[in-house]
Amino acid sequence: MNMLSPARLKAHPVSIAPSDKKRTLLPYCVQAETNLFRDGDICSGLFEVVSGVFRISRLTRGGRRYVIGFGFPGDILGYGPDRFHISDCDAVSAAKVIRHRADVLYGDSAQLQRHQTLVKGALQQVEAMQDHCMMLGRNTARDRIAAFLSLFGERIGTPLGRYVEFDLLMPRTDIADYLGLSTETVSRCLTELRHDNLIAIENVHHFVLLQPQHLEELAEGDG
Amino acid sequence: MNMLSPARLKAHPVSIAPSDKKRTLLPYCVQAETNLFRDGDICSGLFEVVSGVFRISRLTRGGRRYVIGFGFPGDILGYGPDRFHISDCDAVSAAKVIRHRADVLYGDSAQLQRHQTLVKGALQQVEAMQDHCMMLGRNTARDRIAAFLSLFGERIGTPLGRYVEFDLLMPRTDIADYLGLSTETVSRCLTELRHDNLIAIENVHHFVLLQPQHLEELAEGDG
DNA sequence: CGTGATTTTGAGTAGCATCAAGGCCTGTGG
DNA sequence: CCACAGGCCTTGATGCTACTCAAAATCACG
Repeated sequence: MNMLSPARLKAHPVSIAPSDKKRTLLPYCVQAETNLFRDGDICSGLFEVVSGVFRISRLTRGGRRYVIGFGFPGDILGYGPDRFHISDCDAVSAAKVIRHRADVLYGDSAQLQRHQTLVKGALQQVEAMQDHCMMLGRNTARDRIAAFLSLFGERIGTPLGRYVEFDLLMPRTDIADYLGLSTETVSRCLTELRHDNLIAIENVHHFVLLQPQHLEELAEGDG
Repeated sequence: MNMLSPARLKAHPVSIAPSDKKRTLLPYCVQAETNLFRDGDICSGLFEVVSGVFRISRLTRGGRRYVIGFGFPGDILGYGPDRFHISDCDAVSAAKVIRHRADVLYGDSAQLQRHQTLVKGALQQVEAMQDHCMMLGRNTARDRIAAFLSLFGERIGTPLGRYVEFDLLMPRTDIADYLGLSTETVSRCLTELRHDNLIAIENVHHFVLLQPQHLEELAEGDG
């Protein structure tokens, strides 16, 4: 499932020029679908998300895609085990990022302590991945969708009375590839949650969490 | 499933004294089932595995256990997003570890560059978690078992002609909790692989990989 | 040798993937 | 402005995988 279709590949209009010498710490804009880095690229920088949402994915040898995670404002993306990236990263929507030099992680730079933030980002990512694995290991499709919606509610949602709302500017395929489900199951679970009055969906991409707390509980899986 | 039974809790005979002031970089021994750290503990150190195997796990609120990963010789364990551990870690068998001071990750210590190794360990862990997630997301039970066996073959196996053998000193529950399967399914897949002459099992805990390469291929899942 | 834990095997079932249409939004051209 | 085409999303029917419940077999230990 989810083999790479030509349609899927239309994506990358602009790749960020990695030769940007000045180590600007000013945020700069990227448009939707921009590719921040790809699997195999030299890791020339880490990216701190200022606004927007990024999708981090990897491909299996068979061409199957897996969405490892998402990058939200405040997150730092681009950690690889060595000097090379091991995943692809592109913007789900228009976004702003700050580029940090990565060699503080790998090199001998004496200014490492100035960049404690970057190390911390790596540790946070470890935690995020652990959470993700726990979810994949044991939860039902419904619980996973609830977890996904809770995540986005927390990270990019805006309060609306006791509700939370947000725009999800990505196809259902991304959700499926992130949760390890098929798009059909994603769709089915969403309508199920809608019928249970836990969420409302307008325009296919605009979500309202009607009972955020209840969703959180579902996301826990058991407990 | 896998609720904590009293039997499960017999485990922790000795907890490592975290007040060991001298920052010895000499390896020291721990016996089987020793607890290196627990969820919520202050992160006083990182542990470099010299020999043996460690199990890193987390509990859900409902008391369900999830095995996040394993620590093999060469691995560095104990990364948390902040100054506290977020997982439990205990020795599967007797083992040796080196303790590293963790404050180089969190504090302002100027000697951070001396400890580039530790940062690198965190990045490797990110990669390991990504691999694990990909496996959990998309593979069948059989493929997961193959991946598990391949992992242990690579990390603690000894060559035996064209075979690879190793002792797996952990209950089936650990495998199940790591792969997101039930113990019954683990058992079934193992006998299936045995009947297909991909592995041989003696004494329940001694494994021989008869076709390591074939197992690797299965582990890839697709592709 | 007996007891309790772990592992294996079996039968039945629930949940999700797969295959296959059908509906909805978007953009394009007449 | 309307008709049409191509994605994307949703819904339906079916089958398979792995979980659950249950019991037998093996192992560990006293």
